[in-house]
Amino acid sequence: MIHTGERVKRERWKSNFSEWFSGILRSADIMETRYPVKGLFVWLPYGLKLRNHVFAIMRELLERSGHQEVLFPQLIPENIFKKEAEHIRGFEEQVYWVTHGGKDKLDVKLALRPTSETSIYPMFALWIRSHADLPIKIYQIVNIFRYETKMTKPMIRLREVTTFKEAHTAHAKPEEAEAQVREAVHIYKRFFDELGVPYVVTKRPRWDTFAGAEYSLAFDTLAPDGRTLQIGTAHNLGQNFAKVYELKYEAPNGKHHYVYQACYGVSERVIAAVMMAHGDDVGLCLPPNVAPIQVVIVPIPFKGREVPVEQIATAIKNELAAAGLRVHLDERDLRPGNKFYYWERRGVPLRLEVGPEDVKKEQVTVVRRDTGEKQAIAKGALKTKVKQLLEEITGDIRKRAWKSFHESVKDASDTETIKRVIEKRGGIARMPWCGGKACGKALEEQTGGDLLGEEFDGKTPSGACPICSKRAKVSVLIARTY
RNA sequence: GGGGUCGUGGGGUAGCCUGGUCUAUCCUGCCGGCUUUGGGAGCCGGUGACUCGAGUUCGAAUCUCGGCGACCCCA
Repeated sequence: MIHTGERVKRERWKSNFSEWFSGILRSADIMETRYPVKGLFVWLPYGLKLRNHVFAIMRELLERSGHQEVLFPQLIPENIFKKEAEHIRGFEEQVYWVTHGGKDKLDVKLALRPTSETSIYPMFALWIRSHADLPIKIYQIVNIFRYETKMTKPMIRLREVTTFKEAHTAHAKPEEAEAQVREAVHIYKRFFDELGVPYVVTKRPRWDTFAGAEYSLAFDTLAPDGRTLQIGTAHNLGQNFAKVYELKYEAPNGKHHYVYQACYGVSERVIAAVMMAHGDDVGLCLPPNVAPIQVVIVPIPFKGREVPVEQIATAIKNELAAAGLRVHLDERDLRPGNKFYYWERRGVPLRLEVGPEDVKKEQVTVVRRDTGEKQAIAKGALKTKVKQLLEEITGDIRKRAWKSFHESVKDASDTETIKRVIEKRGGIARMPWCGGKACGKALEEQTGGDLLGEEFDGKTPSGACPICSKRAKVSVLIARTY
């Protein structure tokens, strides 16, 4: 219980994550999950605010690094969509098609974009003339459709991903595309760090590379149930799409060359990652920078003394709002204890209580959502202290999330150990690997896990591949995945 | 891809096997009133449901088939 000043337990959060997650979506007013079409869900006002704050951080990071926002149509004509053969092989099972306009059958079917390479790159062909047009760095935040046949889950496996940030770039030189992938990784690290969401970066094995890419890097975080969740990807596309969509530029010497490309994406899965990273059995604990409400004020009125309490609460609200904080005064006619649980479920990082005792002593009682710690603060110091506490919470929940993440990544040198690591409530196993596909597949089969890929910028391991016993080339990460 | 379980007010459920006073139980939520307010108070009143379609039957929440949806296991 929070009122004892102790941290809230994380038993249900861990042992029954699925139930915890769907329960909290409703009880914290994040999403309505009863929309009558499989895999489609409704963002509620509070959840949407959270989503918007999260993606505002992404926008800021992209704009600061020279990306420009665009907005492309959602429909892609079949003939253009199907140009890149490998890309299509990767997606055709998952595409929704628009086949009719009213009662008329369309001459050319229209795909509801499952991702936007094939709608964006034909336009690149029109825009790219000379080397001076390069690089192009654009992004959009849009919905995409994928016909998922497996079990769907809000935010995690959707038929309509409502929130998909995809960036697409074109460059003159291969090393520029390579550098762009690195920049994407850098941006995503900053992004997830801002949210306190821990991650590993891996280079996906060749058989799990994005359809049409040279190679794919991916960010994975860990759900409380020990399974990994892919929360970001960055692909080096080389010239694969450039050759299909005729993306050529004229070099200073008058020669024409295909461009080199990168693309990288993050979806609303990141919201699930934020929720799970900092949640507990009571509910959410949102990072202050994305919390729709950063500070909630709960007045504690006593009969006959309501007036001063309410006046002071309102004054505090105005003071904090003027200081740029998202603050809410809960004036509902409910008992305080009820309100405490209500706002804790919704993850509001700081709660202020103003009661008769506080009025008498010219103080405010402040309670941290993450630790339950309760303290009295002199009214004069409130603004400064609140800001300071919010920063402390940001840092502390990030550290705490990383700590539990690190505890879940374990070294292994044989398949039995891997199995133990990734089994129930497990985590991620780190393994030496020869890099061969046959061994990779065998590892997956023998352990029941999925190969995330080789650690990006990881050290060369000293051990041997557990399957073929050859000297390992890379460290590979294995886990059960979402 | 294969197999299984399930669907009752806003949420969680009882009832179903053995069809009939089911006018559908309880908890919670929500609305109104009284009262209370430093960790989910209490009392009174109110609101609100058998997933959809077809079938069997005198009669279906209950039995059969199908759709839609949810969840679980295996590959």
